[in-house]
Amino acid sequence: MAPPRPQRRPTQVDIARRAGVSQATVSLVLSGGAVSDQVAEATRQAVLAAAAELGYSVNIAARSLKGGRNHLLGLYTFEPVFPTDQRDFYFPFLMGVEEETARQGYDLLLFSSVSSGDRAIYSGGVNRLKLADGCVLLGRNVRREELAELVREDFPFVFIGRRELPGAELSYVAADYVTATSDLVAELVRLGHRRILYLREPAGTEPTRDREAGYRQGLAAAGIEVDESLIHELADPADLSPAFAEHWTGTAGVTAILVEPSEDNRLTTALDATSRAATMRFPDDCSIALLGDPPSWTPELRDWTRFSLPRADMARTAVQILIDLLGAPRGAARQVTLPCSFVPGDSVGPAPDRRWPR
Amino acid sequence: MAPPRPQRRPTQVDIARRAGVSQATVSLVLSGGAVSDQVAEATRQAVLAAAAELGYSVNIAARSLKGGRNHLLGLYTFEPVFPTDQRDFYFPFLMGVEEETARQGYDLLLFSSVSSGDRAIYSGGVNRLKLADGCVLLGRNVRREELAELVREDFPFVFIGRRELPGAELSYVAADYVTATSDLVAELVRLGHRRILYLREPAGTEPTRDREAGYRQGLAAAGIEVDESLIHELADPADLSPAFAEHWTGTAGVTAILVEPSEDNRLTTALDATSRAATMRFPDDCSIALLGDPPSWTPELRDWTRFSLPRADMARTAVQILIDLLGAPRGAARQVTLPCSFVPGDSVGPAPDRRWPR
DNA sequence: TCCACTTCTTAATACGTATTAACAAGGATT
DNA sequence: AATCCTTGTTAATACGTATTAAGAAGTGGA
Repeated sequence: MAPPRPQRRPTQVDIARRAGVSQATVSLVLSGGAVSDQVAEATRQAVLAAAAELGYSVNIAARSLKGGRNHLLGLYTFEPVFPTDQRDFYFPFLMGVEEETARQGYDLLLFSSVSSGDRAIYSGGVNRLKLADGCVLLGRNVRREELAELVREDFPFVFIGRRELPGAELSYVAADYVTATSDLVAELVRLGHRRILYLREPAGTEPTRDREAGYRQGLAAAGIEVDESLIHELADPADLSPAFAEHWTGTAGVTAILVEPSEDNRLTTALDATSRAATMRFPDDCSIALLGDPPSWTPELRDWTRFSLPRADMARTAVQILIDLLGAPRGAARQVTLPCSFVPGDSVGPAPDRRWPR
Repeated sequence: MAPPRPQRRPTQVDIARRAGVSQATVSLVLSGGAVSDQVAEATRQAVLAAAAELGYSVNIAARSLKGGRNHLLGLYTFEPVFPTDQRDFYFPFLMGVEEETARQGYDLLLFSSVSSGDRAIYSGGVNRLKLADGCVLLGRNVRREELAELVREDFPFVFIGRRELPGAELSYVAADYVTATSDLVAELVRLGHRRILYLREPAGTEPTRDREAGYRQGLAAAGIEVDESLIHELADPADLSPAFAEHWTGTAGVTAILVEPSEDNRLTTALDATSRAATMRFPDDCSIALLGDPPSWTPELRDWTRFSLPRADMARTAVQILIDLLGAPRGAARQVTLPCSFVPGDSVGPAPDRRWPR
């Protein structure tokens, strides 16, 4: 009858006993460090044999306890990830992070647990993120106080998306909204548009501010003075109706519209409805382009002209930076900006008055 | 000027020093075990305050070395998650796991790191999963030896999908392929089909075996004897051409085909091509149904009749079971089977000879 | 006054590994 | 014969936490 299998996994002590050496020797042989070759060949063989017989495997917890690092990276999102609404928004980021994390030989810790109704980083005054060696942050509704606290603690983290914090240097990987928007403006100008309406989100977050900067920069490059009345805050994207567009093309002489996609489907729904209406046709009566990706989870009726964020790239880069940061001196911060890609689409055309130039 | 923060992460000893108590008391307060409420309220507050000030967070390695719980659940997939190919296959599982994990107040550890080219659980003999309290497993190319080792170690895990291991009881959450396939057969019989071709995957994994069982069960329930020649192994799903279908409808009198979707897009590509061909029309000349979800990442030309796995449900249930298991005695195993849902689609119709019954 | 009892806190220890300093045993050099 | 290397091995310790048994301080009863 076979001896009852040991309840406990074999440890280096077990091997040592069996091979007639000390635990220290076993460790030297098995972890094969720099000092490993000072072990006599006969001893080494005995240890390896004993290890094989017992089916030894190192205890990862003990090892990382000794070393201080867990070989874990965290991913924290300020909003829940799982609602289907957000699925297509978060997925590329998630995949990018997981891919690069794996490539770098780390495991990924998804911080998702809900503590007392919210998803705070600091729950009970304790920083949950610290389970990981460092953390990638993601999300729109950032809680600045928590960010500030993270900085104060000098915890290594990288934000996906540009984030500013007064009095602190944050590390982030951002999309170049400024250039992308500016280029889009240049393209419209090239097509003869002069009066371009910019529909801005009311909340002045970094991405919105960047887009506005790009808008101004694009016009400036084309030598067009900014008409402040053409920068309009659109509280509810659903307001973007045919009547709304007609108002601007009529009284204000607008020939093109730039609009920021909302995080929900309100904008694309409104656009789809608008483009189905007969009174106003895109791009014939008016060109329209999106300053970013629309949430793609709704079947799209048409291929909107827009620019697209390099999400997977941003995510991968964030992980790389984070790993750099782990080895960097305290307080170091790095910022990277990646270019967006232009998606021609079918909602932009020549300005109406130039359509038949000859 | 603020004093330079210590390089080292604060430990319970640091908190103890600051709060004027012992490390043991700190542990009692922070880990909040059963004995936690015997700590005086004043002491508790002092400890919590000190912990907050120092930015304490538990050292996961130390805790799991000690044998305590980390409030971490793991998710291990036998294939990499990130290739876009698999995206729609894995996503619902991933989301379900993350949702339920969060709801239960756990964090989720994604085991993704690649060590020496493969994604082994035991890499270099190390069981990486052990950092988590328990683990949800997922994937097709299961490495049985590793599963066996996990069982031997008595590590709590739940498989998504039915898995068998000789000589061991595994915990899993499976889709009821048997009933779903049987019901599909019954539906075909109801529509007058008598000779139903079953295209089986060559590899005899559990899902395939279950589908075959359902096929036989459905026919038996209808009082139809199984013609073994109608159970055909389809090595390459791309072989499913119009000529192939015609062969069966012609010489073998087949009026309906059941086929297992492949994990890649070969099958749906072949089907799309076939349904575009003029020589053979579905469901007019022959009905066809899929025994599961096709990978949906390819734009589908039509809505295939099929059944669909309750993926998110399976994932959530797996997490629940896993948490049960954490409190259960060693060796306990639980199996749950969830029903699939029927998707009518448009590729199944009455058997040809009954189409105009009067 | 002494003892029993409750309430709170802590000393001590175990977990498994990696590392350092020390040590033993020869062999070679003075 | 004393000293100094060299080579191989080990004792001791640190890492940070959870847990248990024991101790201290206080309360109440006889």
